[in-house]
Amino acid sequence: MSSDVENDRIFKALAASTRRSILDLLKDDPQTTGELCTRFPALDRCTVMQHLKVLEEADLIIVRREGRERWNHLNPLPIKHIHDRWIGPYAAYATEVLDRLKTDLE
Amino acid sequence: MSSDVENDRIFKALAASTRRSILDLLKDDPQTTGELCTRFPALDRCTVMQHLKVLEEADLIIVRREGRERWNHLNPLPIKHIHDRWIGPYAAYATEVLDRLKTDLE
DNA sequence: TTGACATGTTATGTTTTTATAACATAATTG
DNA sequence: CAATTATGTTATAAAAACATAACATGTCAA
Repeated sequence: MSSDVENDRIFKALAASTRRSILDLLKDDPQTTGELCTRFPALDRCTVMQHLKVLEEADLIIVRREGRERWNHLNPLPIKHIHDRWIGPYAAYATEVLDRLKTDLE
Repeated sequence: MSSDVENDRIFKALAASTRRSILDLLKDDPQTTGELCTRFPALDRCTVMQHLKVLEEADLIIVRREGRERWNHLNPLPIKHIHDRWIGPYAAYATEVLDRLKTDLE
């Protein structure tokens, strides 16, 4: 499925909260690099771009260039594979039930 | 569901390949700390224990003490929540189909 | 074609993480 | 109870990641 090196890139990419926020912003709609930068006023533009590069190298975002713009899309597949690695087809149902039970109790 | 701080602990915990391997070993059966140490002959015992501490603080493993032994169990819930964060109920099906398609093509 | 806009590259200081060593406690077993 | 086994704590050097600055390229529109 994914090599160890690829996997390492994915998890290291997810380890920074800024990068997770970027993925949140991309969850529903793709965004240009510039748009994303305005969403993080506290961060330097270069910092956001460095994060985007890490996400792209991890294949967590897919990039399309259009003229001078760059559109960033979320790629959900690596995230699904995280789930599948530790929660097999059988455990998936049990985990789902456990989750609901726990949420209902809270 | 999970606070930002908790989330950060979870993703940082998953960022190290040794810790992911530990979770792999715990996927099917719980193991004592000592057993886990023998599975990583290249690593110092202290290193493995430090990793276990990080995993426990992230709630990715649940610990039960029995006498002088310590049994480490995998907790799948935080991993399920990673999936749910970026792959909503609707996208889940589409992602599943996309994954099968891609796997079949390879 | 020139100025403005959107994006990209390289280098660097600061902070975290990783791996280890040295030391310490606590529960079994002979 | 003494030796052994299993686990836990604190401190530290080396490696990696995060944020930034300075510099550079490519595209569009007047």
